[in-house]
Amino acid sequence: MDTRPTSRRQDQSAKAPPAKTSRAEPSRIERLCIERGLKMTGQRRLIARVLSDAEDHPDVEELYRRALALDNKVSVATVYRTVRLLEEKGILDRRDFGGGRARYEPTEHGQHHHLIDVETGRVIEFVDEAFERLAQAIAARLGFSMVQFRLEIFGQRDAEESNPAPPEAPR
Amino acid sequence: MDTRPTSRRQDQSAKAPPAKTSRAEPSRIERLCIERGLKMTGQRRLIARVLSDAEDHPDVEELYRRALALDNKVSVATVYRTVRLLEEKGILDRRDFGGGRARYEPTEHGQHHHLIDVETGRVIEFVDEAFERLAQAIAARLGFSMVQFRLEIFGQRDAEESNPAPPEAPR
DNA sequence: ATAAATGCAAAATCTTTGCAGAGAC
DNA sequence: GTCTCTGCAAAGATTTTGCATTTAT
Repeated sequence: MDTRPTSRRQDQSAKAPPAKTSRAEPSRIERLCIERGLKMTGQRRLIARVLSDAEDHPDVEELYRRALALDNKVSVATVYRTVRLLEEKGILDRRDFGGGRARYEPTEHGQHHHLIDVETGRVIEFVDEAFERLAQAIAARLGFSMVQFRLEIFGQRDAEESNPAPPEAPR
Repeated sequence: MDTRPTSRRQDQSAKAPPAKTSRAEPSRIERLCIERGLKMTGQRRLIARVLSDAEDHPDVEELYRRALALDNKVSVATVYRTVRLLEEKGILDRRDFGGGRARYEPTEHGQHHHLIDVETGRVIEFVDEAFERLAQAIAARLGFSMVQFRLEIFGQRDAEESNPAPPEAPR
């Protein structure tokens, strides 16, 4: 019989960036929401703050956990509904790094891509302009205009290194 | 309220390549299984044939449907177990093109990538050596050895075109 | 003969949704 | 005041699994 780990649940204990509890001014994401005319409820403001503060690629459950930690007034269903809404509005990007759960990050950040450490699951972002040009050229060659592209490199940390940064989401 | 399509089920009516019903010789995938010492049951042989014949990126349910069409002796659970096994053995690659279901294709084919038509969901494969070199260089720069990488370009068909190829899996 | 594979149905996960009450504008 | 949002629990969708039985080697 198969011998994979039984549960798809993963250790999500990792870094939840220190909550900037400056409740006063609107978070960056909140401003974007307002720009697009979204009705700003307490829950949306809360989720917007969590997203604005996040420097990683949290999944819905992790967002929910962080939101609860800030202010215990939100349900998972609302988190799901909100990330979907924000994705539709172009404020969030949904990612799939192979863990079975969708993970989110604010749009923009410029075009960047991901290197996933196959051992720890940690995700490193990087930028490379050459890729974008190349991708655009290929799309054109095939008769398409590039709308978006994603590049994910799965790699193994080189031996000599000594940079035990904590994993973002171990597989 | 949200206005997304209710069901995640998708039209999967598209091309099921003409079944090479030459039951005699083992399919290509079956040979690979044997090479790796897998026990060859009727079901595995069947699934191996479906995979060998496939020229697209079917999901489990589609594989199941095609398998049933050839020979009505397999269950979905076995298809799931088999694709997982073959993925672990490096015979299949699992893909995610954003439809919520994993899709599979035989490994090898050489390093190739995908351009997804955002309107129809059709997937076009392409190769480009420059990408591989670039990806390798980037991994090295970050202190990693590249194990694998995936590149997906989402594009919109240019207007002037007139190539109404049928979608592989419309979103 | 033995260890592994299958089928079935139940369970696990992740995500969406219907509905009644609460809240933003 | 109206129209949207939220919470809850239930339903959906996809994938995994326990167990008794069958099967490949």
